Amino acid sequence: MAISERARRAALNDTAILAAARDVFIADKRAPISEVAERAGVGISALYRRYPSKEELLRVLCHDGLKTFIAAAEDATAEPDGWVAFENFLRTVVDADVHSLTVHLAGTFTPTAEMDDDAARANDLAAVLFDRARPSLRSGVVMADVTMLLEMCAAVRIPDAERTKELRERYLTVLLDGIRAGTDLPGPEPTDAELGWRWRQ
Amino acid sequence: MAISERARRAALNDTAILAAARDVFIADKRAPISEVAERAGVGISALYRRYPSKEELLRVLCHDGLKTFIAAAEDATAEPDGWVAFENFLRTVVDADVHSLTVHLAGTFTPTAEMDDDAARANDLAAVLFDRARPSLRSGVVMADVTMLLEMCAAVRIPDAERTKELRERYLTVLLDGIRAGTDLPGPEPTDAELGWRWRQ
DNA sequence: AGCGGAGCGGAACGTTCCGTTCCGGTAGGC
DNA sequence: GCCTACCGGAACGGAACGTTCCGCTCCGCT
Repeated sequence: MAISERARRAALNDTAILAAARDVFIADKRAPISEVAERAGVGISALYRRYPSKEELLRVLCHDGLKTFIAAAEDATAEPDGWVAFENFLRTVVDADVHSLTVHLAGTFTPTAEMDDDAARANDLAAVLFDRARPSLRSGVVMADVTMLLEMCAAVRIPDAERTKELRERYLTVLLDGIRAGTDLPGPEPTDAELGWRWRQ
Repeated sequence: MAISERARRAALNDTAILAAARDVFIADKRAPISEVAERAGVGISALYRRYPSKEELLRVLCHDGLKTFIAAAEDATAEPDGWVAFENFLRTVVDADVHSLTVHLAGTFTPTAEMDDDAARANDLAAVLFDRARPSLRSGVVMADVTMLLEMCAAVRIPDAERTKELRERYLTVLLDGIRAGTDLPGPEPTDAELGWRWRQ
C-alpha cells in the first residue's frame, strides 16, 4: 500500500527530531528536552510519542554515534596503506563529531548490553587500524592516546558549525604531525581504565 | 597589633573557600554554591559573608586566573631564547589549569572594566611571546591558534587531578611538536572574533 | 457526510534544585 | 559576664525540567 500522507509527515518528524536532538545535545548535553522539541519545530508530545523518556533518546543518539564510528572504521580498513587508513578514519570521525555523541553523552544514561558489544567492536576495529599505523608513529604512543586526541579535537567548538569543522581539521593536522614527529612522549601513557570512567557513571 | 585568634581562623576560611571554589568550579562550572561550602568545610554563611553573590565569586575566580596568566607571561619573558620562553609559558599555564578558570568560566558573569583591561594586557604579553617564538613555528600558525591549543589541553581531564596534569604535559608535547613540524596548516586560521564569543554572553 | 483515531501542541503538574536569607548558637575579645 | 563577629544550616521562594494529559486537527475509511 502507498505511504499515507499522515505517515509521511510522521516520518519527516522522525528525522527532524533526531537531527534536532543531535544538534542540541552536542551543543549541551544537559539541555532540556523542550529545547529539542523547539529546535525540531514540533511539540513535546511528538517526542514522547517516539521515545519513552529523555534517557532513551540519549541512548539512541549515543548508539547512532557508535555505529557511525564503526562504519568509519570499516570503511577505512579497505585502504592498503596503514597510515593513510588511520588518518582517513580519524578525519571522518572528527568531521562527524562522533565524539560528542558518544563519550560526551556517557553518564547521561545506562548503556544496554548491545551498546557494550558495539563499543567493544569499535575498540577492536580501531585497535587494528592503530596497529597498522603504528610504524609511522613516534615511540611510546598507544591507542589510548588516540582516544584523548579525539577528545581534544571535540573540544574545539565555536558557534558556527561549519567553521568548527574547518578548525578541527586544522588542529587534527597539528596533532597527527605531533604524534609522528619527535622522540618519546613524557609521562606514563594513559590506561584504558583511566579513560573509561565516563562510562562507569 | 597581634592577629587575633578570630581573625586567623577567618583568614584560614578565606583561603579554604577560594581553593574549594577553584576545585569545584574547575570540575563543573555550573556546580551549586553549596558544593563549594561543603568542599571548604564551612557553612553557606561563611561564603556569603565574603561574596555578595555567586556571580561575584566566579568573577574573582576568573580574575585570579587572569592574573596567573599574566604572571606566567611576565616570568617567561626573562628567558632569552624565544622558543624556550614560549614553551615554558605554555607549560606553566597548562599546569595551573588557568584556562578552566578564565575561558571556561566566561559567560557565568559579566566582566568588570578592570578585567577587560587585564585581559587586554594578557593578550599583549602573550602576543609578544608568540612573536618571539614565531621563527620556530611552521608557516600559517597564528596567535589565535595557540588559544585553541590551550583549550584543547584543558579538555584533557580525568578524575585524578595529578594524572590529569601528567597527561596534559604529554599532549602539550604532541601539540608543540605539531606546530613546529610540517608544512602549511589547512583551512583559514581562526580570528579573534571567532574565539571571543564566550565573553560576549 | 460522518466518524474513529493517529498524531500532535502545549498547558499543567509534581518534583528537584539552587541562590539567597535569616535565625539561633558559639566562643573570642574586653 | 556581656558583647558581637562569625558561622552553621534550616527555611524560603522561585526557576527549571521531565513527564503527563487534555483537547484539537485532519487523514483515511466507510
